[in-house]
Amino acid sequence: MASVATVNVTEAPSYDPFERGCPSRDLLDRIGDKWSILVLGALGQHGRSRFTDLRKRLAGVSEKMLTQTLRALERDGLVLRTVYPEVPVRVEYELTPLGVTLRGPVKALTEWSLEHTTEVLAAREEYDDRANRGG
Amino acid sequence: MASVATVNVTEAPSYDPFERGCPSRDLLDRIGDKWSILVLGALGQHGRSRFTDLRKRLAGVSEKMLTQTLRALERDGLVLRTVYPEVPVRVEYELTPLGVTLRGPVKALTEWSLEHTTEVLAAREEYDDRANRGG
DNA sequence: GCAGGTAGCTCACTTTTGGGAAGTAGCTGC
DNA sequence: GCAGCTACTTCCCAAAAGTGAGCTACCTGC
Repeated sequence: MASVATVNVTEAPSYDPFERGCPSRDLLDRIGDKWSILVLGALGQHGRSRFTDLRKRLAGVSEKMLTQTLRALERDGLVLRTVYPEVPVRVEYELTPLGVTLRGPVKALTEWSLEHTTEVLAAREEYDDRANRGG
Repeated sequence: MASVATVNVTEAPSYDPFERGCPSRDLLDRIGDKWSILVLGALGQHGRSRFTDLRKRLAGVSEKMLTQTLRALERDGLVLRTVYPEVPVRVEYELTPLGVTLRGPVKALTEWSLEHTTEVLAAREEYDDRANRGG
């Protein structure tokens, strides 16, 4: 096996998130993750940041989750991790050029949820009301 | 009903997804959900669809997950569910006007993942390689 | 009177996820 | 020579999510 004779990577192979097992679906799932979106958002807004700063900014995230999320984003080439071997070690995270291309979509999603939270909350109340009175 | 005396919905209260327990964070999480994004995408592309059509289109989704996702989206006012009490009952789902406003953000995210899957896959390989050779 | 077709719901079970606490490493200042 | 700092990593356990099969309801056609 292996013997990949003619590799042509100029055009992306046709991925389809609606197909099971498609890597684009995995990717979509990964970046749609709760903490990933917030990390991406925070790094998009504030630029390079240290671990503890991110931790403070994403109120409620556990160390474990933050590390895990950052690792995954680094592995996916979206976040660059730089270690400064100083006295107490310093680590900084920032978006890679690829990560920067995600800023737009993530911002759009975040802003949408900000703008429409009220409406959604109202819709939920109405739905629950209707359910309760047996509508 | 409900005697809503002075409702002023012009300005949204200040929500912040970076705060724990903020409804906008919940909402972000909800719409960032794997199946939610795909359902929203499918309904955005094809318009009103029946349950079984959606099931076929979202390859690999289980009935339970699809029902659950559709219910959540309906509750949030993003999807409209219409039941036609015909011979074998027919149910159709479509985006509400609020759901339509989400089309843009969801499309942006989906297209981003389509366009950048190759790069991310490459980044992953590189990362894993480096890890394996103890980089 | 029973299979067939739609759109679910329910239940038992497995897998995954996430929290919290404790441990690690390397140097520093007292 | 030991606490203290940062940035993790590891472990255990509880909770949540997801799977698959079987059940419901209603009418139809044979």
